[in-house]
Amino acid sequence: MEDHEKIDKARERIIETIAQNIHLYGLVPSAGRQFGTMFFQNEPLTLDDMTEKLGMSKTSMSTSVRALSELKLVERAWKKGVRKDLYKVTDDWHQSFIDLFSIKWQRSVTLHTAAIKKSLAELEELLQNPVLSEELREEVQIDIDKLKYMKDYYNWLERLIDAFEDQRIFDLVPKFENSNENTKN
Amino acid sequence: MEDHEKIDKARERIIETIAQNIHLYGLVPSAGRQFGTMFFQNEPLTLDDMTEKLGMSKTSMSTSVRALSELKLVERAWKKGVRKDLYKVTDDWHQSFIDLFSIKWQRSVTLHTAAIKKSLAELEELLQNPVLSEELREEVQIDIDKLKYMKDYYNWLERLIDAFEDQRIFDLVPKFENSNENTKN
DNA sequence: TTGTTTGTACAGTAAAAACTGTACAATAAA
DNA sequence: TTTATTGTACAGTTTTTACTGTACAAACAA
Repeated sequence: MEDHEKIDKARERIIETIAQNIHLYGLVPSAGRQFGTMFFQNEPLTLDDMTEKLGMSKTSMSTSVRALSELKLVERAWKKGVRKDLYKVTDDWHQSFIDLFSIKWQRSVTLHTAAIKKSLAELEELLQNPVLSEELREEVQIDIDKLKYMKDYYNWLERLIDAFEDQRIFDLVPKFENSNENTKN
Repeated sequence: MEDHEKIDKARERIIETIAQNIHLYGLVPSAGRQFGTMFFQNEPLTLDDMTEKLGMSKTSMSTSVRALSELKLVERAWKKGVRKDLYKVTDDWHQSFIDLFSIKWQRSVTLHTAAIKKSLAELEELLQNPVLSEELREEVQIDIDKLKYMKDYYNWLERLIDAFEDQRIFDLVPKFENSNENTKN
């Protein structure tokens, strides 16, 4: 095998692994391949570069690079004299993980918290009704307890997101093993 | 509005919110609706119960309840005299979150770690070749550095998963706010 | 101004995933 | 044993999602 083929093979293995795991980011394999391809490129790429390297339409490249950007997996880059948009892989992967975690779960927490609050208020209100049958009153109380449990859980999730966002997670799990320098970078 | 309709409305809001967020678990809305429906039921449900309540085929109920089980969101339940399989929502949601986190990411870490190890070995081997051109040697070295970066990152992710699995995450983010009793439950 | 280039909206098509109904194996009941 | 019930494999259908090609608006160049 020719030497550069060996390099390519080593890269391909990594790229395929990324492609097969990118669903964890809510993306499809081709977006993972795109990310992986950019990762092994030492220069930022244009949409046309990606079209060529991946053999896919420019429209696809445009939409998936946007998806990758929204998850902060890639970012815009600049190079003087180049008019086209340039993109490169974000270089702090720990931060990318945190961003992903935050983006994905924060929305869920917000939506759930709002829904819980509203339903809880309606049920509490229902409980005020003096002519409510004992049977229904009991059913309502059970639901209220369930919603309160959910509320506590989502409150925990919110605080968990905070612990990632403000980097406290690195106090618990330092970036490098057996390292006290977890404030670095 | 009739009283029980009010209860149903409060429940529906929560169920729909779950359905719209369950994609975070890699599941489709209907599985979320199934989960939500089970959550507000005070008795474990059979597949036939679910078929009736959700108006979907039994086959669908079977496959999605399995998906829910694999993520430990629901579990089998037993009730004497009932021959059919019974399922109920897992009651420790913090633990469910940890299980999800663990199941989803551990696989990714394992696959990536193996791929990185293999590619790294191939590239190191390539570097041994004494007649390798200076240009290629440099290219290989850059890739090796990138793979080492990935290796560190996935090592961190592995330790992060461990911190969730062995409950140390609750030291950083207690289940209840301002609580020192984070070892409880 | 007019002519190019670039990124994306949009409509249509291809591919994938969700869902259903049938058929059947496994288990329990008679 | 036979009969009934239950869960799921599998094939087919419907629905959804991914992807492509065209058309065009925005930004730049001349």
